Amino acid sequence: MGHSRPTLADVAGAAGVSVSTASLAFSGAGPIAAATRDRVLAAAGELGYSGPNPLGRSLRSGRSGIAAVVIGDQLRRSFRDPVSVQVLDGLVSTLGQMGLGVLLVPGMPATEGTTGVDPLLETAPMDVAVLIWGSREDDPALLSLQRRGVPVVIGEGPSVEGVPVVGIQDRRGSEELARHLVDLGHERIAVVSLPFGGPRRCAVVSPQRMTELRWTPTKHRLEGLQDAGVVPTVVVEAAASLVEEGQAAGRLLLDVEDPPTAVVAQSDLLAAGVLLAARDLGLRVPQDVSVAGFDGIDLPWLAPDVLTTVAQPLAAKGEALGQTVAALLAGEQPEPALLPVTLRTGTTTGPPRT
Amino acid sequence: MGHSRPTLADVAGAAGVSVSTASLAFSGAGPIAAATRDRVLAAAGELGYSGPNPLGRSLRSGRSGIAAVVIGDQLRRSFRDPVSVQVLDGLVSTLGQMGLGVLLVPGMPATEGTTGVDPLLETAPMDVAVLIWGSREDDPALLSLQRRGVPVVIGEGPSVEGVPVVGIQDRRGSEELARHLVDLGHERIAVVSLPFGGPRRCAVVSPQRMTELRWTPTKHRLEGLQDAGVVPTVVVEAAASLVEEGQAAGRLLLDVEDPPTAVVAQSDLLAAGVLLAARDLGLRVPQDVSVAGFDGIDLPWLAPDVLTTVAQPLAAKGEALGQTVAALLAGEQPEPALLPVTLRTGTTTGPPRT
DNA sequence: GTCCGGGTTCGAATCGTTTCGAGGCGTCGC
DNA sequence: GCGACGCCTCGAAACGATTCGAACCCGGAC
Repeated sequence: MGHSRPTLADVAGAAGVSVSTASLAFSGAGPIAAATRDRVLAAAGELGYSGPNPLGRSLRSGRSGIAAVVIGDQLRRSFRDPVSVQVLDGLVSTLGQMGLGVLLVPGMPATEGTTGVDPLLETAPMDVAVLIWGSREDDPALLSLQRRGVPVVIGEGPSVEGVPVVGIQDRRGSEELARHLVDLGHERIAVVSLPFGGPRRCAVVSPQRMTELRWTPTKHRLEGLQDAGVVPTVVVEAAASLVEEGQAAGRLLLDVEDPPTAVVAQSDLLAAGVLLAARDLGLRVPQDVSVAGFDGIDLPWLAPDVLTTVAQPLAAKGEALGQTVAALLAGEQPEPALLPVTLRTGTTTGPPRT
Repeated sequence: MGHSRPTLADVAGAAGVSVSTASLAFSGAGPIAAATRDRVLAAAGELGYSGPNPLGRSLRSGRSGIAAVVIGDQLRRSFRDPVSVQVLDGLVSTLGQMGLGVLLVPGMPATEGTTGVDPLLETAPMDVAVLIWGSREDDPALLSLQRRGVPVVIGEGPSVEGVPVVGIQDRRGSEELARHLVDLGHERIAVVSLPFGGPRRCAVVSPQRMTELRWTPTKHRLEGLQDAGVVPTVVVEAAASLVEEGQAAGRLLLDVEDPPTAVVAQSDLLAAGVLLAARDLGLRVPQDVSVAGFDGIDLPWLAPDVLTTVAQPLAAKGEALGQTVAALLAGEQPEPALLPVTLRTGTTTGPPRT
């Protein structure tokens, strides 16, 4: 008894047809008599043949049916953030409908201290790659992919020559939010920002550090404030978009002599942390301090408070990324997409105490 | 000018060696003079050749370097649960170190109403598959994979002939927790359970429904209570392991004439929801009602409360799954693993009101 | 001088499928 | 009755790499 799994040739032999005909029976690409197809399929069933081997098919067609999704520096961190997760969800569904599988690839090598990129990025089969969240111009992952000739789509990154980008109106949303606060009468507004890129830390941003800002969403959201004429009294950089980080940053900002009357956090998770910090310090929201976020995710445990935030269409972003991937694979040169955001005022912002 | 990317043959030609020698230069499998290797590598650099095409390599070696991870019915739901995420994180790192990439595959077809499994499961290249969370005996995904001859590892599932399982001591942990409550003096204990399998709903479990329990973790955690001699006054089945669900279930349980003195939730997220429900109803925890969870995840926003829970080693579970995958690929027949859990008493359980 | 052997390199076969052009057979039209 | 046209089927050539055994070259030993 032969042991390796049956191949198309075995099936063809059993059905008494040629290999090419058997192939046709499975792929359906080409004319084939119904009787013949049935015979082949029957033979396949008998032999326990479960469809063409994807490896052989890939080699021949040059396509693997795999889209790599490059996630930030740590899976753990990316996935604790509902924002990434919802985008990924939209992306997986959209690509799934196109028959593309999603391969998770860490953006950095698993072993600490190594320089370069994760070996998977260099060796895994992929038809296209998506840098889902916050690439930079000199991203080693991006360079590696370009060297391999893999088409790339960037989510929320800088525009790079020839690489389509899908983003949201970070800047305009941030501006609207700032206007909302200004209209309420706030003058002393502090910011808890997303990471700047480079080494992660939770600390007040110095002018020196401000020049090292490399991460696009962070940058755009800060610029939006400027557009509304707001100059933050302080900016605290969070090490990651997590509740704990927001809480630490909130303490830094609020546990001082003359605290700001409003805190703008660059993500809802950070804002939630700021709310907790305010609660710990005995500050009422929004009477003593207003707090606003960004993203528009569900935070059921915040009730009865409702966070004022800028909602972005997360699932739609995943879909847009998927569409861009499709266009790229079809050989088109997709336009950059910029998805709309909406200001959603809740109960956590109000006029400052006079 | 030829446009398609250079192949190993091109590189070999440019370096003046045979294809087989060039292959050696890259794979390092076999003796090769340092000078020759350098010459090949130099030629490769000049031609912009970025390493052997994974498709060709896969076909020849019969291995794709891909492990499929089959996630529950919806990505969104799986990933909103920190439990899945942390396990996945451990799994991705462990597999990454072995050079295996993780392909995300939905457990059910993307398009509603279709029967069967996601086409990716049948056509994507994979050396092994991991059913990460809660498969059942008659899981169509499992059957499909077995038909393809793909080795499978199950996380938290039923034991199936010839399929290695990695689980935790659900039953013993649950029993310990129950004893803790009994020792405190509780007699009226209610349960908020994980889904039973089949149609999802948030409702009180009838005796009829109890016979339809298909999902292993749910089952084991209920059995653990029995082991401690606890017969729940009511069991409410949640539609998913989410805070909202726990909150709804909590209302169902606590907003009644004669509420239980303790609520055991089968996950921390559910327990958090129960806490919120208790708060909404003006019940003090643990004075009026004790609440316990399962999993041991971080819930920073619960502070100053600390949830009493059964902690399971989530990252270790991911690693154990990875090790099992490795063993399977090495041709071994891995033993089922059962990871230890620890009762962690917090501030949310105490003696019942007398 | 011949033989032997260690260290490299080469040729050819192979992995399983798709695709393309050629050919066979039956039928329809004139 | 003959030619042409369709519909199917087939054979052979890729796709890009790995691998195995054979061939090779050179120095050292007898």
